[in-house]
Amino acid sequence: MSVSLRDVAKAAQVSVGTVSNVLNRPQVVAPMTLARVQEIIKELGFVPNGFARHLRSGYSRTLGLIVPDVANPFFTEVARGVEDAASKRDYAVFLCNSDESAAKEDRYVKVLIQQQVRGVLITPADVKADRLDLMRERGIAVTLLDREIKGRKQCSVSVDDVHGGQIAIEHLTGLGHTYIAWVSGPESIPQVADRGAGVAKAATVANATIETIRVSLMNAAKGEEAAQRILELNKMPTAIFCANDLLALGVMRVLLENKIRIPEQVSILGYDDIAFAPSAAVPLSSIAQPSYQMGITAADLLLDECEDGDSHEHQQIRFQPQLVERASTGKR
Amino acid sequence: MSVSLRDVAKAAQVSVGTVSNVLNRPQVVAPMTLARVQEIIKELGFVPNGFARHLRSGYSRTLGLIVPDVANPFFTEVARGVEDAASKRDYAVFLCNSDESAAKEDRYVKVLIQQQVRGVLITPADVKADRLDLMRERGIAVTLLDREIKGRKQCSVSVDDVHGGQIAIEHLTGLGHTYIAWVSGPESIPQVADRGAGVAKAATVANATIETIRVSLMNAAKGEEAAQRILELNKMPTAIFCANDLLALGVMRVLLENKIRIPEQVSILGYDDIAFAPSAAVPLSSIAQPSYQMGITAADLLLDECEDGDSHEHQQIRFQPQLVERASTGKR
DNA sequence: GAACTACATTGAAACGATTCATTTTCAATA
DNA sequence: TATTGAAAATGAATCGTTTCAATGTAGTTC
Repeated sequence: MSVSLRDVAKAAQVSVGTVSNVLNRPQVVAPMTLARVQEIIKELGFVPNGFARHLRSGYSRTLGLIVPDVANPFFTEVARGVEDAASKRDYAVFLCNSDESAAKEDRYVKVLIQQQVRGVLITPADVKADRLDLMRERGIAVTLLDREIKGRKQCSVSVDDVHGGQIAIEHLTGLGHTYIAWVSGPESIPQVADRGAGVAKAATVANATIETIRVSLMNAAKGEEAAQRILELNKMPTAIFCANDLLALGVMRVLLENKIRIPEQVSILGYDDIAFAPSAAVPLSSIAQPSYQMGITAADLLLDECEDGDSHEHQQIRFQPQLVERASTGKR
Repeated sequence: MSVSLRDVAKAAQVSVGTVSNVLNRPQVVAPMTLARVQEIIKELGFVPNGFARHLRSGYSRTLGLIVPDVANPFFTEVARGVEDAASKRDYAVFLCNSDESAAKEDRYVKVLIQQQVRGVLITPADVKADRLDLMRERGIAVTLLDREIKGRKQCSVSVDDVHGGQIAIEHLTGLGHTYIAWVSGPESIPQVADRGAGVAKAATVANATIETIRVSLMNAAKGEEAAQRILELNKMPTAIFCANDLLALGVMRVLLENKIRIPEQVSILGYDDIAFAPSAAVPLSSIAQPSYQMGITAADLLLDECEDGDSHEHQQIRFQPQLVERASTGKR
């Protein structure tokens, strides 16, 4: 059915070894032979069998990428970065969606081991790291994405979320706000906890008061719920900082519906700077994470580890988030 | 380094053939042996090498999914459906992002052939179908996603976009609108062209006038641009139908900024019903496509073809879009 | 023209599973 | 006890590559 290397060898009247060399070490093949074999490869439409190829060599040219939610724009951007970087180095990427579930994650780890991926980029659903060890034992390189596990010997690419929370509050206090609502997600998500820590830290320094509103999910609907709760507060905050943009957009909708002017009466600040943020009803100020860049960096780090082997030194790279100021935040 | 089937055989004091049977045909193995071997497999943490496994058998348990844009919520949902359906049948999915570029698509096709995927789900970037033949020649099943190519013998799952455009306009004319702006994307995208055809058809029937505004990309920023152009028209339409939700959100923003009340003065209708639509400044009416369900269906169709082989009959499944009415559309 | 190089090419072994024709085992039956 | 046959287990061949030691072939030097 499929054209094999053996068929090519026969057609070109050379040995299988030579054809293999044409594919993998063209410089050792005589120019004329090279040309002839390449000609025949094209003619027959030969594509090497990845299985057989890497069965022998022991290494595949595939990576795994396990994210908690593909639908989240942050991870979609990261994935694009990973794909682009991998493509450039001729690797293919298995994209897996763990849905924040440890069980699904386990399943994927197994699948990836079975597919003999060379390395894995993962945003682990929980801190238990058995899965990671399982892979590393098998010689699969692991790089942590958007999460760090202390004391572990591995590469990681993350964002300084504490700092993110901090600059958010600094921005708001800088505008004169002293009573600020912090719409936070589940504390179990490390990013959320970190942003919260940054909020607390900056509030103490600036001597501002923080009202924490905790919601169970981080989507626009929950943002609306949060806004309702804010409206019921005894005293209305003059600024609202949300743990992500979707929450912020939900909050914004309810406030606008209640004829509250933004930013004149209340400032709103989001987090993630999703593509839609500039097009919100009132263009949303947000804390941006360099998601695409993170994907590129993480993939490059992982591939360096795969290819350098022992000489590789693990690196913890930490990106700094940045404030993107738009119309939704203003002076008190 | 890695535990092989041979190691398991040695540890369990059986032949490699028996271990293979434990994995693939447990019913032919004596219960006691079965238990002992399974025990050892677990103990050693043995995971079969996918390469070697399918090198012999000729078939892998992986699918490819090539979409034009992972960041597009429609495709993210489709991808989730595909993944879930594939998981259920113990297949893994390679997710590839062609970025609407034929060149990238070619690259991925090659990668997928190399990875020996069993089948491919694809939304082809253009109508030229050489790529598809290339795969089919190699015994890789192909199912078309969100696109149909006439006269081709293959499965496909698509949405009736003509009908989508039609029900959109019917909804608006039903509300009394007779002068409607149609914010359309590049005519080269079949979906856009089809929706436009539906628009024209329904407009003729209802005797409504359509003002077409064409933009080069389908994002919120281009929606704002379109809104500007609408504001400059001699006569203001009373309703605006946009080729997708992002455009609609952009349009909405500019209109609100210009103090135009929605839907009292102008109705806005989107397409895709993205997750954020209900949380827009004015909750957005939209035409919903059953994206997740399409993913599930497409994957099942493809896997049926893979596993049934010759007895398989190609099917063209066409989903019907549905109107989701929210606050952004109202009586004239 | 013999002795060396350097370069090109060869072909068999190996990778780790599956497959299948054989062989072994053992209980039931004559 | 001998015979039979079904069930269980075996292990060599196989898949399509890569790898590498061995071999072949010019070209250069003394």
